[in-house]
Amino acid sequence: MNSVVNILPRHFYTQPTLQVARDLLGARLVRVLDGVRLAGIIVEAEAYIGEEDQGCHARSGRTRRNAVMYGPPGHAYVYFTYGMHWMLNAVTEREGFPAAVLLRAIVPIEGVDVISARRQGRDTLGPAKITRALGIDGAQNGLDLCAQDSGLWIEAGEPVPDGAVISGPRVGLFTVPEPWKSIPWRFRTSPPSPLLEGEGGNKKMIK
DNA sequence: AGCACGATGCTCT
DNA sequence: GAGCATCGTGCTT
Repeated sequence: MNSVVNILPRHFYTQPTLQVARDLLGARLVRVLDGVRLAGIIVEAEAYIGEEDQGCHARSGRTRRNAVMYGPPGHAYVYFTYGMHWMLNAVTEREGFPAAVLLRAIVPIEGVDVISARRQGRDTLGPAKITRALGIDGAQNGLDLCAQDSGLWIEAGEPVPDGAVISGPRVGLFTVPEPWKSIPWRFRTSPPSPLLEGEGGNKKMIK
């Protein structure tokens, strides 16, 4: 099995951000760390779309922090928040239009021992938990997710049927005005998803 | 099982 | 100087 052919291509990320966010469910986030391949199935993601979106970092226009979102699609937008957490996004849509998908949760499937150790046995359901588990920080900001040499990319996985997708409001937008605060741009796989079978027998795969 | 809160530092006004 | 696209702990039901 040649992993190269499975890397999601640039044109995947040029699609509307909502479609990218939804279709990233079931895809495989891959990180090569110290020569070891770590991977997890994406089970939760959120869309942030343009300067109009008052929940999006681009709501006040381009700044040094959010510049990558204005760049070409298929790149990693990694930013720091809450004094200690790194967040990983995939930039979407055309160059010049600021939009991205925040990756919020994965279920580990490769390098599970390493991931578990990096998480001290805790789960990987949460945006900062992903970056901690996979060794992602500001050094990866701007990386090309369509290139293999970046050590960070996303591969096609088992598609998740519509019946297994739940949508709802994005998380943590406390001071964001409506309709942005409640607009259902968060997507996750529903707990009974066949994707999650056989993974350690955990009772609760989604918080 | 569900809050409440402290940690901790970068970014932008 | 305020505000974070959060997490883990600890305390309360």
